[in-house]
Amino acid sequence: MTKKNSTARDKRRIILNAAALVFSRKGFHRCRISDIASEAGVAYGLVYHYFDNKEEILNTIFDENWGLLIKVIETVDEQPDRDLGDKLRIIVDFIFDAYRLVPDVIQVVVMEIARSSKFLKKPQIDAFEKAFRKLAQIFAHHQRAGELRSDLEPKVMAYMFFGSIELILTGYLLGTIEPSSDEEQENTKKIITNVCIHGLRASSRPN
Amino acid sequence: MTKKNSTARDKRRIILNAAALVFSRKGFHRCRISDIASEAGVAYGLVYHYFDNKEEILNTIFDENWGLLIKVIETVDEQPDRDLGDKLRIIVDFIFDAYRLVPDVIQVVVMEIARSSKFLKKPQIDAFEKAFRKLAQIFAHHQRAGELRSDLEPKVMAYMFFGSIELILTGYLLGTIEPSSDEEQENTKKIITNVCIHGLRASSRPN
Amino acid sequence: MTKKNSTARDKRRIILNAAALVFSRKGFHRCRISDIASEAGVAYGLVYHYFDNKEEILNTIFDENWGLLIKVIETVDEQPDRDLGDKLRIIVDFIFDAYRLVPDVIQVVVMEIARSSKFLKKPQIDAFEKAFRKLAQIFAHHQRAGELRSDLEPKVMAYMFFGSIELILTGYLLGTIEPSSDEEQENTKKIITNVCIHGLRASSRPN
Amino acid sequence: MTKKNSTARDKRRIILNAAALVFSRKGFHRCRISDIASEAGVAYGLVYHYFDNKEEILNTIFDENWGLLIKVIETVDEQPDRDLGDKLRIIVDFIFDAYRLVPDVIQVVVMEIARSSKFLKKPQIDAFEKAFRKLAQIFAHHQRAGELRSDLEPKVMAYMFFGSIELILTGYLLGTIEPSSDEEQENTKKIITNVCIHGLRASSRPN
DNA sequence: AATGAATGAGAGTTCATTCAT
DNA sequence: GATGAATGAACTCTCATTCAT
Repeated sequence: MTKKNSTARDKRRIILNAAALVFSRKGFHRCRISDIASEAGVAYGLVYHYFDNKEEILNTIFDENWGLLIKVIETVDEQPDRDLGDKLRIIVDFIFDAYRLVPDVIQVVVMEIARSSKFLKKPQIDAFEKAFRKLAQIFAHHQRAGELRSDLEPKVMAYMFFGSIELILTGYLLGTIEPSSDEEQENTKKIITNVCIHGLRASSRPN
Repeated sequence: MTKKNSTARDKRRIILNAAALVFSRKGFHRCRISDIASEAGVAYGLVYHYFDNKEEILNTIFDENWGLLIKVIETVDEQPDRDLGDKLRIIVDFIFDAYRLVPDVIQVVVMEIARSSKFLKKPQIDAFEKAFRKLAQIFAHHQRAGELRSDLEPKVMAYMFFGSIELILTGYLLGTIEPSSDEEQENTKKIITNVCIHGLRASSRPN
Repeated sequence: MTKKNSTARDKRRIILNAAALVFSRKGFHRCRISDIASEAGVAYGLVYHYFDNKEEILNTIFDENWGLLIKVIETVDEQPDRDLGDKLRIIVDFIFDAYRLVPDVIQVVVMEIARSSKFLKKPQIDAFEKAFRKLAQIFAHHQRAGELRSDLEPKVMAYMFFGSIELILTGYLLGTIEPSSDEEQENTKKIITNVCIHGLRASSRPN
Repeated sequence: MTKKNSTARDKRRIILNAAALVFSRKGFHRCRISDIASEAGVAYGLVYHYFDNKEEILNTIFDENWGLLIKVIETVDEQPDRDLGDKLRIIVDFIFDAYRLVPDVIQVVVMEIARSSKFLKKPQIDAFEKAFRKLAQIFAHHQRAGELRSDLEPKVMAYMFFGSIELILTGYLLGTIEPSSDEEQENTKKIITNVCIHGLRASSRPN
């Protein structure tokens, strides 16, 4: 009976995974329900058994994954005494690891949704916003502590930080930045965080 | 230069402007040729007189405007002795000014094209790439001069720099960052450049 | 007659009643098997356990109820010596009482089936016809007896008689004729019969 | 130029006629847009060029033709001094003539719309009602004049009158009443009117 | 150049029906 | 008997694109 139950859930999951894959390959608008179905190896109609329509699939992918990001940011935000560098590293780590694990999902979330965020439905817009609000809270905390420059709104900092990461991922996705080796990438994550805090200039600074 | 000729050019321009507007309002995929035509105040057959198809319109918008960006970057790149901060400021200025002048065009270029760069046609991909290559050249130059950290590829620097700007624009477009006053914005441009070079941390540093 | 058997019959009945209800509410074509199932409170696979397909449900409703009408008409027809007014009254009574009892069933029979009688399957067409044939027989009998005008075919009389009743019911169903009180309705039944025989004109005539 | 204009109108007309035909043949729900298109000899999409959707086509057919009926009833109603028999004859004539001319249109109006009036959109419900209201006005007038029985609401009279006619037409449509010769039919129209006023019984009465 | 009627492939969605459990 | 997941044909509606005028 657990089997039964899990089968139903599995099918939903399978469809969701297939959707992320084909969305990432062809883009949301360019791909048909039948693409998802055949990628998932299920009948056309079953997709509609589990989802109301194409957009709901996209939203589900977004909700699930963006939700994880929000959770990470929240967790970090709840540890006020931690070092800023550590905090950002945790977030960068999460995003890069997710990218390494499920690049297609990340692509869909980043390219298809963030991109058309203007056209999202209310719940998704709110979720989208929430991540940035929470991220800004972290920056605000360290700004008040005098660690961060005071001439820039925390929210703008959040956008810059996330924008940097996002476009690097885009570079990876497009293949215009060749994916470095695992150790190198590990290093890159450290550097990115460092760049955000200390800038691009050469200088003596802590690692 | 006859009246007629200029009318033809005008019509093309009108259609292009209308397209940028409706693309920015509804998104490329969600808008129909007839939306463009009626926004331009012409019969929709005429759109096909000037453009082969819908995508060509989008590409034209991209080519024209991304071309300007490339030109600015190239110009900057051709002045090796200039201060890095100045160089970046020129680029940031160009982008922000363009946004203030024609936000819809910038939105289309950034959201509809740059973000879905994976699905572009070859010439557009090349143009897209070129901007980053040129930008990377600038960073490489100053890296060789010892002004920039040596632990990060210039190309990644370019992506981070551009990503920061792009997501701030996205914030403006979404209305999640309220557009500051003109003088404030003037200031913001200065700060962004400074952040890229010196980082987010509080410290004594030149402006 | 075991418990189980009766349960089975009950389920069938429940589904049939539910079907009549949803057919009457949304119309046959506009309602789905799942509407019937959920109205009946059963899984929709079960509907297929008792009926071959959607149309069979409709046909069953028709057969059951139209069959009753035929039986009433036949019974009346088998009492040749009875007064014509009495005969028609019995038929009118039956129809109006049925409507009061199960308006949804009557609506389905009248609106969904009579209406699309052209597209019925053979057995239903035959049944449909049979009622009119029998009704015509009654009129023919009294026409031969000199009680009814000889310038109109009995069958046409049957159609006029039944059409009058049907459209009054339609008026009730649509709410454009407000449902009178029970005694009033009792009276209406008498009047309708009388109108059919004696016409709409004012005149001295038996009740 | 008149030619051009008329072509567009013609196409719309052609589609409308084709629709009436296929609706009458297969029933509204059973027929596809492509049936209409191929019957009309036009491309699929052109149907949508002239009509928003399938239902609008049906509504247009109804509006046009039911509108004519309303006009006839109104005209009759505006001649209070005319004989009741004459008035009803005019209406009956109109309906029967329409049936002879365009039986498919009449079938669609009567079977697909009048009968499913419960599911109509507001404007159509109103139009449907209007005919009966006007018809009832005529009966009310003659009832007040003492010519019609006072024990029946004029509106119910209207429903009976129209119901009689409608079911005769249905009989014709179904082929269960064979269509009489033209002269016979001419006679039938007279008789129907007479039956409504004087009833089915045999008696000395004016023609 | 300009118009907008005409075309038809394509895609989303529905839902009757089947079937494994 | 009972369930509801699974199937896929069918159909509506959209809209880029063509073309006659």
